[in-house]
Amino acid sequence: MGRRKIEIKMVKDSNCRQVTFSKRRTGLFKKANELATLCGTEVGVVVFSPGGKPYSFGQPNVESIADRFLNQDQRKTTTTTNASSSSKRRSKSEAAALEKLNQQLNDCMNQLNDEKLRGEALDKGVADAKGLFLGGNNESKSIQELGKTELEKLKEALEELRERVKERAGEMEASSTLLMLSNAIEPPPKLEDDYVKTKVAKNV
Amino acid sequence: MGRRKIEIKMVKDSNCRQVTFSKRRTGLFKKANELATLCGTEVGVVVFSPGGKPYSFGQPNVESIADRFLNQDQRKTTTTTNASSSSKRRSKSEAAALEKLNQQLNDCMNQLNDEKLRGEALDKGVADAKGLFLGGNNESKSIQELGKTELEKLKEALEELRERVKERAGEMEASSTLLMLSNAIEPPPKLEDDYVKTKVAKNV
DNA sequence: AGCTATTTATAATC
DNA sequence: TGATTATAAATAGCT
Repeated sequence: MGRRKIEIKMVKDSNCRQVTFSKRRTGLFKKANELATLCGTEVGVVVFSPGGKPYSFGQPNVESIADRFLNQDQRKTTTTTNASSSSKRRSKSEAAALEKLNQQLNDCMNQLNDEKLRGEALDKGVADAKGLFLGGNNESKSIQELGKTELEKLKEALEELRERVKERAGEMEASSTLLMLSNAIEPPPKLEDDYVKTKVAKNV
Repeated sequence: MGRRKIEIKMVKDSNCRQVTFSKRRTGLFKKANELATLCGTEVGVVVFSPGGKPYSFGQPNVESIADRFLNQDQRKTTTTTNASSSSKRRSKSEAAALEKLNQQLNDCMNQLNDEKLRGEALDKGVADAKGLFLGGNNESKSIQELGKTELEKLKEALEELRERVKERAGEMEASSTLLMLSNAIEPPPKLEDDYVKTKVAKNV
């Protein structure tokens, strides 16, 4: 998917290799995220860079997926105790929060992306408008003398901007709700301590 | 990448979901394989189908990658039992991921909020502009005959819009990066050193 | 880090 | 299911 077709062989130049790694790691994680989101499934990815640095993606998180995968056969034999079930419950709620936040962030990103695209589409119209007004500032053209095309462009740009402002209001409403939700479920690091304390207190 | 653009949202129809899962799982594994081959790195992927069936890809194999990843920060700390350290790691990682996601969502929300405020400030100027151009469409006023104030307002509005478009481009860049980071649930930089040390020590 | 010319993945369709 | 194809998305080579 580039300027040229490449063979799937080890890239020789280590510099290019690093660049390829970065680009493709990003792409791989994006694909993983899309799969998890589209199908509502758990997905985990771990890659080590050419330099040996670990990168991971996980829905809901890599560790739980690795555990689930590695411990599949052991599930039935678990003689695990209360502590386990407690931490498991907590894990579940955290996972749910993570998933929700992830979805919210996705939504937010999509909104921003839409804004960007519309903004870019507007850019030309705005530039034209500016030229019309400011450039023609000291000339004697009447509005009727301006090209129809120019006027149409400007009209569209302005209509679009108005719609955009209107839409943004609606979007913000939804987003605010999302923000409240996220704040409500926000788990301060404190929780970790509390959890540990409880665990100790119960001597589990 | 299909006949139509789709939203990255859970596919409702379970039949379609299964189809999408199969296709995209294939694609994901192919990408993972290409990354591993092109860069000569270790890559592991685990996905659970909507039905809960596990699928995995691994170079050289999933288990070794999972172990390598899971054992990284375990080594430096203690020789504690598996269950305890495992669940503790998970909690920490999840808490960190939550915090990061929350921060990102906040940033995203703030961006949208800024957009909204600027958009509203612009609204009057735009409305004026619209009136100027479209309302005066079939009259014979020249630009020179328009009030200076009106022109100034319009100029400001347009300048502001342009800036806004420019800024949005920058903001989106940052946001995209943040999103990818959240997806990656970035491993702590610390790990790099520890990993290297361990590698050297063990002569692996 | 951006930018496109291309290649590749895939959504809809059959 | 599996194959086809029109499109959307990823990315290789450059700057």
